[in-house]
Amino acid sequence: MSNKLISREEDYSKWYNELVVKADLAENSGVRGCMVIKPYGYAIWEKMQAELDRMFKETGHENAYFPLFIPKSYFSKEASHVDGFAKECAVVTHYRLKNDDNGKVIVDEDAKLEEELIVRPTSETIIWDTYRKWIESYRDLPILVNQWANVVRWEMRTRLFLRTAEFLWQEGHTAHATEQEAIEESQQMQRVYAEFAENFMAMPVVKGFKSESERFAGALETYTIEALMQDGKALQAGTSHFLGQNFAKAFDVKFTTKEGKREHVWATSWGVSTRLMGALVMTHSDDKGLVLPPKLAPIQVVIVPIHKTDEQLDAISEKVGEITTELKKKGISFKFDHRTTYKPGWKFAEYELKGVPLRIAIGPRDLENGTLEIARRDTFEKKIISFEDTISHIEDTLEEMQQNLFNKALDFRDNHITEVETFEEFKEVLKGKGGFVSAHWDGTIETENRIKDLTKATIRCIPNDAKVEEGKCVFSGAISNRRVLFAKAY
RNA sequence: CGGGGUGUAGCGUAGCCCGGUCAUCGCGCCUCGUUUGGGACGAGGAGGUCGCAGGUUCGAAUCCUGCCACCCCGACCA
Repeated sequence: MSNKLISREEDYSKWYNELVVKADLAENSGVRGCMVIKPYGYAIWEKMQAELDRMFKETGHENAYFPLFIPKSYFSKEASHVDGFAKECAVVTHYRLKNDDNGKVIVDEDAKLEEELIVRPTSETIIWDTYRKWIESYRDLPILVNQWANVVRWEMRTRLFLRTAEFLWQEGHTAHATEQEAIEESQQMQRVYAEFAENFMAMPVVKGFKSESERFAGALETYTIEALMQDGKALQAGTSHFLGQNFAKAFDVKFTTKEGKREHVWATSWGVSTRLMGALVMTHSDDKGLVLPPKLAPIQVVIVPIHKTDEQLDAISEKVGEITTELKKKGISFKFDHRTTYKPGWKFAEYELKGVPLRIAIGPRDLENGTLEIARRDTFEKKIISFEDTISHIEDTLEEMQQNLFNKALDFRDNHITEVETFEEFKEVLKGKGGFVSAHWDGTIETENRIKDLTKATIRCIPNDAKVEEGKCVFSGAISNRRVLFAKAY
């Protein structure tokens, strides 16, 4: 089969163009690494949003919206948090422009802000400043709020989808009366993310938690879902943080307990971003273009008429009308591409590039035979189906494709988790087949950093389900009681 | 911000070393005709401040200087 996996990173970038384009915002501005999300790409994001939003609500969350601008002083309240973001913030210093003597537009120096505003890199600070006003009693808890928003991180280096200067995401911020409840919340959201990734995106993930050095700025524990891309690099696909009382203390958020005592609340935050779209591309796509799992495909079925004359097209359209009426009833999204400006072969290639799961071709020959041709994007298999069986075949095949894509990705992932005992093996695996390396680690930051310097691999996570077993650190030889996953990461 | 590289039509490029009918080719775009069950073919056509500014020269895409932008590699990161 020509359905070979993509093994080099460059191969992905050409498929990105179906979904987004780089935005050249302004000459000489140094602004780069923003993206324009095209309608087709945005449709995928909307599907992701809809499903995630449903899952959030099912677990008791509500949506809200907080300001884009955050006063600079808010950032000084939580020390480790500002450390984590200080170097990548866009800062608003003025609020007005004017024309200079030559008619050029310049910043009006008289309109300097008393206190600079930060374009949010994440909203913990402004949200916690707000929560202080919302929380007085244990009766006000928990607060389970999510925000759909854009954030800006002025990265030194950007990469389409994976690290753009501006990106869309959701950030959940919850407040709880007890430590236990907050921990359970952050773990629950990790499960929600994993379920979404696996059931919806057909992308298998490892659930785990981060080592101290990879932890979110200000978190006590960072839970993560880690996916493996086809080129053998790992991608952090979503994180959920247990923040302890750090933000409550920084923003002085206290509540009165049943017993009448004043205590700081416990916090979590969690988020996934448009990076997931990159993950989608890098998990499933092949040499012919995108491959979208049916549940996320904006168009699940494309119908291409094959005809010479207008009369033939009319006859085909009539039959197609019957089919699409049924598809509508079933909630299956479709597109009947009857443009005469493109030829069938061109359309076939085009929709393969776009990753449309199923393609129906129907021509005069089919009308005579009472059949049509259905081709699936994942296996390139083509079948001749009778009109009567069409709808049920589509339903079954879409379901099967969703499962098949997941299984294929899972096989790949499982074949790319390699247990090693020595550092020689460790380096060899990273150099050769890539993927996750499962190895013992002595738990020290020094070892972690040394390994990173020598191999560029980082600890992706300590899997939730890591078995307790006696072992020796692959680098230092010190005693270790469980394996962790290393990988080169995006 | 350090180290390397590149800038020629919407996209991808040749030419640069050795200045002079060199502005090349492919894709795409437009027109007409034949085509239409896997990205059609033929004929014709449109489209370029050769990144920008200086300099050398009779003459610069080509040589020199400065600037700008972008890409790759590092530090930072979802």
